[in-house]
Amino acid sequence: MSAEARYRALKGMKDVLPPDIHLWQKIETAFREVFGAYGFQEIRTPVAESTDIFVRSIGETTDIVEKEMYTFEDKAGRSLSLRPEGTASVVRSFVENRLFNLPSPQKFYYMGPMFRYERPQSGRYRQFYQTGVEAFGSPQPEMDAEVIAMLGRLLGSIGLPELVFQVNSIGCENCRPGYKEKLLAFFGNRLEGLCADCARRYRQNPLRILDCKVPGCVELRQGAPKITDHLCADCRSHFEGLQRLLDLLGLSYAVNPDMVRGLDYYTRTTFEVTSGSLGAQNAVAAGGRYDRLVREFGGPETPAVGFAIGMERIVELLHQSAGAVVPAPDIFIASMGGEAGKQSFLLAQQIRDRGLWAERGDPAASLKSQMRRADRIAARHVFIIGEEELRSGIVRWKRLADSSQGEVALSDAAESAVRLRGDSLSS
RNA sequence: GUGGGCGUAGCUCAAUGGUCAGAGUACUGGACUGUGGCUCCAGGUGUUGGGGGUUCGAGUCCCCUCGCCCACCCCA
Repeated sequence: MSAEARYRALKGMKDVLPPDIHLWQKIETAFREVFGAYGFQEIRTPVAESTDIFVRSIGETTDIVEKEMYTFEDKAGRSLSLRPEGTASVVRSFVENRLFNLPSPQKFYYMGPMFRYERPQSGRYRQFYQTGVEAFGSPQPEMDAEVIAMLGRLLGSIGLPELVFQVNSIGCENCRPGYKEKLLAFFGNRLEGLCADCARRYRQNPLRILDCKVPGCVELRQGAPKITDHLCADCRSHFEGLQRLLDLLGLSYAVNPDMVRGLDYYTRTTFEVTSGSLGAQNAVAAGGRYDRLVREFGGPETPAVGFAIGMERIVELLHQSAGAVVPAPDIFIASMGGEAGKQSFLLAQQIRDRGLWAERGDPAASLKSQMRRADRIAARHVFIIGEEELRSGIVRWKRLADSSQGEVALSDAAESAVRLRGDSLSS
């Protein structure tokens, strides 16, 4: 690379530049509107927390905590970590600020960067952005359904309707241990057939064997006990209730008993949205219920459910379906000579005072090159000020789309700019 | 952490081990002395990612290194 590129962004971290940034802003605006309709309010928490907050919530033996966190000591020797996900911080804040004293349920959303020290690949970054929600206080399946429905609305609001929703229930502290036993028993006498990774999973997190991609393991797990057949009565009725509500809303989804979550804190409902056109990292959004986490953080027994959307991944999907809308100036002012340049400078200010986007050409450059530049940046209209115009106190205008031209008084040019834009918007 | 692919102009890419590393595009100017797009003409740009080695000679072959990409793992 050239000599100027001595300083680079860190591995797995990217600049978001125009025109991409317009896509991001469009998504964020659409999302905020949907959040408003569902009564979710924004919450902003710090990007760093005490390390133990993440260890406690995500789970000591998860990959995230064991090897993917950006952990460091501050100058006082405290162990801090950059947040690898959003839920832990929001739960910490919920408890610390005693938000459980406010009317229940309390519903929050956040948008912001997360950090995981992983090997980057398509759709996976070390700093990545998540938009997530957390709804506290309701144990009812209605809240699960509401949150899932909102996720569908969010994705639909930006033109991504045709995605696959999968739901599952992974039970609770009453029924999951028993199921785990059955699973261990099932794979216990099939250990030789499992891949090396699954042999490890057998000891660390046997549920993970269920979504291994190795053909031999896929084969071998046929007939393995399904979590959905081993739920306790409460979990089963919750899960069935959720499905009835999703049906009521007309949402299409698939029950996938093999869908497992990577974080320890989930209970009962889990769900995931995937896309077929994203490569290996195909999860667009994922979430679930976590009824014990608030209690573990020292708050009162408070059921909760939430999800997070991977922003880079939906940006990628939107990229595939449509190009970004690049904003363009309303008026480009071309001028020739010193006095005309001065008038163009003043006129640009007057136009901007009216809320329009005005750009100026270089008065020392030829009109031709100024016109070319106006065309390149897709300006809708060009104002031309030269010697002739100054003498007669006028400004020529030209609409680039159809080459129509006219002239207006210099003193009225700023107001004319407003009218011209109105005309081109309505036509 | 493991495996594979790729690094040549701002961008997209050429160049059987052999002169001075090229083309398109973009940019600037001109043809059109004050009017964009289309066409034509002219102009500049490179530590061939970096370092070492083989060779009379390396963008090309070998080794090391850095970076990017993809996959595994894991996950949004």
